[in-house]
Amino acid sequence: MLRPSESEKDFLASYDPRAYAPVAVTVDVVALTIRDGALHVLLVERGEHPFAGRRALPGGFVRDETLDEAARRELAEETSMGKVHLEQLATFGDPRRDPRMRVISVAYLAFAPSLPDPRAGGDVSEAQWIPLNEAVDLAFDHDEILAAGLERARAKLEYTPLATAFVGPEFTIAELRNVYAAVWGEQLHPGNFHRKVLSVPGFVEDTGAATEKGGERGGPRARLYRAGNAQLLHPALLRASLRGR
Amino acid sequence: MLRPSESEKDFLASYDPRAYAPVAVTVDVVALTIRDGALHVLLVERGEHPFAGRRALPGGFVRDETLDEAARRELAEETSMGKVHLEQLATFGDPRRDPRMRVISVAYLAFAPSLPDPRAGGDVSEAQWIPLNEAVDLAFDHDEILAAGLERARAKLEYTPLATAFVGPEFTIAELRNVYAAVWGEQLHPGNFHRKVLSVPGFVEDTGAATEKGGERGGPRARLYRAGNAQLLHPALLRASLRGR
DNA sequence: TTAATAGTGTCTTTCAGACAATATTAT
DNA sequence: ATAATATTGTCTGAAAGACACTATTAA
Repeated sequence: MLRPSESEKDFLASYDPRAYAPVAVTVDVVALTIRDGALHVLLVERGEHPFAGRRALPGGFVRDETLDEAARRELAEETSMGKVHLEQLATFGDPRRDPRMRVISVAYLAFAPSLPDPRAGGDVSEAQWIPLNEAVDLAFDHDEILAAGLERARAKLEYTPLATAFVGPEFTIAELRNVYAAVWGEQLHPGNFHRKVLSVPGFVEDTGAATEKGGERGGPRARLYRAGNAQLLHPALLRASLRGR
Repeated sequence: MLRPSESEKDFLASYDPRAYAPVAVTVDVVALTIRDGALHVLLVERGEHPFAGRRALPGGFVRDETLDEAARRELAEETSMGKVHLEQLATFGDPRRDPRMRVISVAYLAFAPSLPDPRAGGDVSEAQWIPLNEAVDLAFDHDEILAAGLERARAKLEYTPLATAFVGPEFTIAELRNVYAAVWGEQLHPGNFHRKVLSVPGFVEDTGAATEKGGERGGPRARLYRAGNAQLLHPALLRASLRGR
């Protein structure tokens, strides 16, 4: 916009980054999925100092790219997930969160339908889906980042159609209910949930089709739905556990 | 945790930050208040390149401090606000958002009660409270950051007691209603709003006192309340403008 | 006196949740 | 047949919003 001037040159010189304490910026991804009815998070095992041998969230340094692109790239490097919902979570920048140097980490949250293991082989350095109750004592401040991601996921299920990101393109109401049950850690009333989901405009669309077979232990075949076009759920689905304050 | 070893030394050397393209990290603060019934944002006028003469959000480089501390320091440098609600908003890191170099900006959101101008004098380089409709064409990507802050503020009024951060320690229900009206840009029904606020547990506490005088154009003296201890409002106050999708 | 505002009462509609009933399918 | 599940129906209580009413105060 402005032509370079003498004062501008001086000014740019004063912004020599070497004059500042060096800072690095990373992205770390909290990738969640549901396997066997339980919430899992994608973790890698660190082979390097610091925290060698400890599990950590997948992540890495930001290159010449946007932050969103960096998060998507890091996720793609660890596992091949198809269509993934990805959103920025929060940024963690305590001066001592990384013992090597000042590292600012921009955390992302990702949701994906259940998929086979990233690598069926036993290479321990690859990323793995870990059940939530085993995802403790992570490297750096990743316990805190994971907790923030979980809280965000739980809250967003209430007022957005995010649950549809955990299931395939076509799904039954029961599958959707199991997403809520797994993420919230509560049982939901099947009848009321069913009616509620269908009553929220734009949450799901009827495909007209139904499952080929009934449930494993009996029951009729269920209708199949696809995600609707709503961005917000009105009225929202509220957690029973929060109703009483 | 781990003792330095030969391999660790090698490893640390490989993390020499000079091996990476230099990155700077800043905080920018979207500070909101309500003056004369209208929402205002704190802006500074840039005296330096780039965007010299354009208005911008107050902010600056992160020093040896946490991100929260950096945001609070930048805010204190521009204006003396008493107790301020401050929360992280989002991080903006497009590679070309600053023409000088790669700058990652961690944006914060601040809410404060109405206060006199930061500097009554006419020093144009000081920060000023600007009405929202005049806060356009800001430097860098600050239009986008401001928009994100507004959307966050509007959403959080619904399900948190954030509105109490815009008023003094003691306030009337009408003052609280004016906060909602200013931030949401809609009129609220006085009677229903009154009953609703008092019915949400922990939103406000009765002080037992009342205003000294009635309103400017008449009316009884109003009871005074203080903020309650609720962190979340249940049930929430929902925007009428969103009810119909 | 008149107008404006604080605070309360009432009614209707919507919605969440408890519970029940029916239909369909695996075993 | 029996059990499990999908889907729908019904009822109750909570809550939102429209509207009206009373009391209090400034001008």
